[in-house]
Amino acid sequence: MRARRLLPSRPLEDGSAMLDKTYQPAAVEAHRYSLWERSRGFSADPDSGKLPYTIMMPPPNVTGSLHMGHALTFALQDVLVRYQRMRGRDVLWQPGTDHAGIATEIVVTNQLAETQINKQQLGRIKFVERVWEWKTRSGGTIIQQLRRLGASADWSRERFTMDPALAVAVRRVFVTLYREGLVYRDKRLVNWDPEMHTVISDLEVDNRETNGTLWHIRYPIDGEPGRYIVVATTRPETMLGDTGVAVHPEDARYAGLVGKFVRLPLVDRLIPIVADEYADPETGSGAVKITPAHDFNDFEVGRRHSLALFNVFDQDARLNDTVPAAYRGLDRFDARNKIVADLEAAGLLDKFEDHTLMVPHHDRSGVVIEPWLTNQWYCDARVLAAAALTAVEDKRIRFVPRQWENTFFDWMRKIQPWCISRQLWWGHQIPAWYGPDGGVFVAETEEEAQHEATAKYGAAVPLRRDEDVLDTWFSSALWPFSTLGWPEPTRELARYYPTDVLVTGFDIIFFWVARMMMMGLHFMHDVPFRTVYIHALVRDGQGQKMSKSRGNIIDPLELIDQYGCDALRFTLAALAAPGRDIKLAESRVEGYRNFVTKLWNAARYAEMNGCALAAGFNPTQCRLTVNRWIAGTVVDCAAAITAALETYRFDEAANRLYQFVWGTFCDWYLEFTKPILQGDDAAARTETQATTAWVLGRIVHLLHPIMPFVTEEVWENLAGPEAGLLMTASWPDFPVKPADPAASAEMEWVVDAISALRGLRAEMSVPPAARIPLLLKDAEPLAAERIERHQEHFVRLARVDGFEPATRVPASGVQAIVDGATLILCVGDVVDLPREKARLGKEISRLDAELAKIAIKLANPDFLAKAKPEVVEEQREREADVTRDRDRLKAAYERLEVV
RNA sequence: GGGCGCGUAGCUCAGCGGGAGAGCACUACGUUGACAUCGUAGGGGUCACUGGUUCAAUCCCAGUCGCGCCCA
Repeated sequence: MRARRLLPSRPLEDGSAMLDKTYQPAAVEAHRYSLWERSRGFSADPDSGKLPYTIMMPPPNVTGSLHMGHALTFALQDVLVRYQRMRGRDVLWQPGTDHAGIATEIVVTNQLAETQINKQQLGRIKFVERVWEWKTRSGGTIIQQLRRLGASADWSRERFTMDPALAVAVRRVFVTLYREGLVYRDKRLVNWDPEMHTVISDLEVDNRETNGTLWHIRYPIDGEPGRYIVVATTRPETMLGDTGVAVHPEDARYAGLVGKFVRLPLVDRLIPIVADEYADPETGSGAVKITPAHDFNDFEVGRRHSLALFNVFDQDARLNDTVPAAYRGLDRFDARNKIVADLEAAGLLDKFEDHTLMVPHHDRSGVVIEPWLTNQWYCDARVLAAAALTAVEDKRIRFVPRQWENTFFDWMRKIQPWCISRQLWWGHQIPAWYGPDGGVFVAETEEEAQHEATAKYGAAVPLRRDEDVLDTWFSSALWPFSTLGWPEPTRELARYYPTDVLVTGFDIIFFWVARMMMMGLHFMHDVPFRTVYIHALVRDGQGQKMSKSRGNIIDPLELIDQYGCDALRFTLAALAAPGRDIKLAESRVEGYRNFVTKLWNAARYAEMNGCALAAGFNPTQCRLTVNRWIAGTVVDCAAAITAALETYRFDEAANRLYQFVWGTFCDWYLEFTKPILQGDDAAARTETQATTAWVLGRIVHLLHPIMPFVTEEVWENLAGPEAGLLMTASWPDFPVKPADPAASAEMEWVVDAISALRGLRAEMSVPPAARIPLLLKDAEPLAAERIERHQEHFVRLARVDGFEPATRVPASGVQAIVDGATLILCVGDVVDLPREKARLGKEISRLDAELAKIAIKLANPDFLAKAKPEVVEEQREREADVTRDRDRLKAAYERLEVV
């Protein structure tokens, strides 16, 4: 390990260090991160007298690895957290992972499959041991990757949803809700994964558009030989479980049939024809078969008409023993083929046609979901949702951007019972025990359950524990308080709950955000967070969703390797405009890598010119206009960044910083001050050195939340190790504003004038190196003073060769109009007349057009009468300004006509 | 079918009632001792369309067209 090379600075002969010529992110980041972590600067400090600021990190799956979505969400959280730390808050960014029941069980089951063992052979206890082993060995990947991203979470408090302490919280919540009647067992139709043999929640169902077939089947009317009613279905195999046929009550075609029975083909069961609005007269034949035990809509129809429930599938989605012998044991898709063939043979297949339909798939396993009737544990989400709804309605919880509140309301108002049991082994096993007669005892421990059972039965009886585990989201819902020690009344709980903001994507609002609200309000009697910031989805440069199958995944770690962490973070922040997805093009990251380099080189330049922080430096005491000006712009910039971060406008903060650092500080201030730093005026030089260092210091403070690495590196070099870490430095705050409007106006004028002269030169094809004389005509006193004072800047940046007043325009002159003066560049003995006339002509017509628009407004009596006075005044001023400029240009043009 | 959002420079996007903006890309020129991962200058837009409100509309309202997402 060549440790020396990892350091960004190289030693000088005098023993001090000088910044390298280019910034090497890879060399800096690992080293810098470990210094931060060792400094304990990431840790919350409950003993500090500071105001706490808390963000619960949405725990990524323990099986996960860092993708671009993670990079975005955690980068934004880190920006907030670093900003608040600098603002003097006691920051707790609570990290951890969740146990991801199904995902993890799939991973370990697949590993087992390679050794030819299945779960059942291994047994529950050994299997769970295997999962823990796996978790210890490879479960922490994403946590390590988060460090590469610069995440400043309090790792000393890392939690896992299966930690023993969190398990206590889970059991306490389950038992409490059970005793309150908010957790109960029920037999309902569920989404069943027939391969994994577990129920999943509605939210885990991925409805995929699929090309299928709509089969039209004739169901013979009972007692009317030769008469049929045709039903249309995409799932003919479920007909074995039909217990009714529905038609629309106003469908005249079938009015006479309601109340009659059909004889179900292949099964020979009599089932009724009922009238129900669920039947859509427009779809298929208008008559629909009803299979209440295998379709959610049919379940409702069946309940309305008291139709029987006929479960025809087993847990593998094979036909069970309730169906005719010929079909028993058939897989659902094989059964479909056989049934269609048999119906056709019987002459009962009316027709079939191509049809696109939505087929439910398990979003994790990809298996086609089977609606199936089982006993499960449910949570009464409707009751719990009420408090969460009120909290948002009352603005105790605020969504940013606001529009997500609608999405939240829509879902919460039609919320269904939450199925919380899962037929898995990896997870929190449900604390419920069954007696010999099936009586259930729900308790936090087996002893307690046993105690209750003994009391009930009058004697000790053997109890059997419920084999199911809880939905992973059940434990995640407790995260904002279980991680803080609940149910113990810890000081962390008192201090850090409610948390300040939750940062996440919209796809997680229902899974997690809503459920944290329900549980937090129920058990903590307060909201879990005051603000929910919802960020966008990261897409590729073409706007496509990133996915493995599309092959358009951009790996954040690769981008970090290539461009550095700061560049990636800055890119994500700059693109994080509210309410819009992020189209991430690599060229953007490259561009912001260049920005990092720019900052680095500015710091290097400052160092080379002896710009060091001066003790007791006070920007309001600056004497030089240029320094007074830059100090004012820093203050404005800081205020803008603060405002942007306070309102979650990461994009505004990033863009404003970019503009300031590159467009103002580097492009103008550093150029303006070069002559001073190299000049003989010691006082001016000293002041400018101190100001440059001060501004650079403010810049790295303001940039630090977004670009932590390079700024920390620059800060160390600028302030020295004794100054302490930038990470824990104070956010720039300016109680006394050094803003100086006169200095700003003056320097902005100089910038405009130099820009105008540069434009002239380029347009007249003056060789870049040529120094040419500048004349000043029609100058108002202020303009003359300014150009006198800043002569050096004009010489250097516009490459003019001195200046002098003039009353006439020489033949060699071309002109530019600035506020309060006409600038004349003597470009040569012979000015290219046609070219200069064309240039002036174009400019004149542009101003004329503008003037015409203003004139129309000012000639409009309604405008004068109804517009705000200051607007009218503004237009009058514009008219005067533009007219003056136009007239001067016109005079110049006419002079050329004469020549 | 219901809901949400989006159509602004070649691309990615800010702006959102009174002067069309940024970054990238493009073009020309440039080795001035911080930086070629750079500098200077430049070209490029009936702000999707049609109506309405207003003294004034890219901005507000309605409709149309196109695109995306969520829910049925």
